Amino acid sequence: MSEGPSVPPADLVVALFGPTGVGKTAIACHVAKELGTRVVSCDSMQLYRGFAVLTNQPRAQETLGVSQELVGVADSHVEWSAVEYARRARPLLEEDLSRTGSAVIAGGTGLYLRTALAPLSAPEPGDPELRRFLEERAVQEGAATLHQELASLDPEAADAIHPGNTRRLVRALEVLMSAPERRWSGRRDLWAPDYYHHTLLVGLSMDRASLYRWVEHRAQMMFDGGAVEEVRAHRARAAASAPVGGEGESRGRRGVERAIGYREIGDFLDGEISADEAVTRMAAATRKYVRRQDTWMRRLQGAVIIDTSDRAAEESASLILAEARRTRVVSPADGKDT
RNA sequence: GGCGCCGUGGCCGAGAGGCUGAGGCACGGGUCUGCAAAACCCGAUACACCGGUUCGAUUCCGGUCGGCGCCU
Repeated sequence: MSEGPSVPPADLVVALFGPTGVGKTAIACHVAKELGTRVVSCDSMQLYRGFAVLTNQPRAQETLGVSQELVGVADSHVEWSAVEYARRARPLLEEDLSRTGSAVIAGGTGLYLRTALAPLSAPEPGDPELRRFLEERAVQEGAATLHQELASLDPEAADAIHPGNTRRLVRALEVLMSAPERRWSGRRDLWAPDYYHHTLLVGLSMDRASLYRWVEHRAQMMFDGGAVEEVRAHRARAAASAPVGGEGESRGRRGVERAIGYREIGDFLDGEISADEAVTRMAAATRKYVRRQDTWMRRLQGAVIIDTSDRAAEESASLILAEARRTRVVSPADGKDT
């Protein structure tokens, strides 16, 4: 635990990942406060303005005065992406590093975290019309046709993408068709432990039972605490800006409309399901989400896992800070100690 | 007390004498390269109990227990 005190501290990014409910926000704030820096949020839904409750954005009382970046900054009708997120997040992290020598990023969106911390070969999006065309074909001709087509362009890619996964098929074809010289397959850098900066990756975990208890509670709190109003307001805005009436449903859900609870609350507002049913479904969807996040966390290379089950936020934070101090004395060059 | 109906895995719910033991939800695992709180894939657990008929029963017959309905 105690290290040579005279070694100059190296710049360090502390990255916190974990399922909803483990207490990422509180812990991140403690860590950031201690390091004299701010928290860059890494959450694909908390990005959106006007959904503080639905997306469970950090409340003022829990931030300890630490400023939260990339929370509530996006218009709810704009659709973000991992790469877009990285474009915004990276400069913030760099600013913090050069100003304080540390940066803290925390959130539950695995892919976003990855793009913010490490280079990823993510091709530019293809022509939106091409995408629409492909999506339409998937409906008309079936995904199997697209899969066969992909197989002829890039067999390895076809092999890696399940024939039932229309979304990925469309994406792969979209890239290949707009830049035939490149391959979709062959990239192996998603999980590679290569980072832009010296990075301490922390995975926060908690036993499922506690997490699920919290999830249920949260669903009810959300529903009663204003999420219904947020959805109602957003729908009203969307309806007002829609070109023609009565066709809002056909364009599909995007951006914040994909947040857990948006659909359920919408169904409730339409009188299709009861309030209780809405809350039940929200909780179920959140539990699934927690499982997926756990899966992602298990894949993380070299992450330090901290179990927050029986720990106060301060305690978890100090464990992380201790780890950070330990890490710092190792130079970025040989920072691969696992 | 009598008559009728029912009893399928955590829940809902099909089904048939032996064949992959429908499906949905929930749960668990996994994939993941500009939509990721998304999209997709995979999985375990059953036929209330006891006898009988049969080459073979979860499916047919009898009884027990349990539930529901009706009747005296």
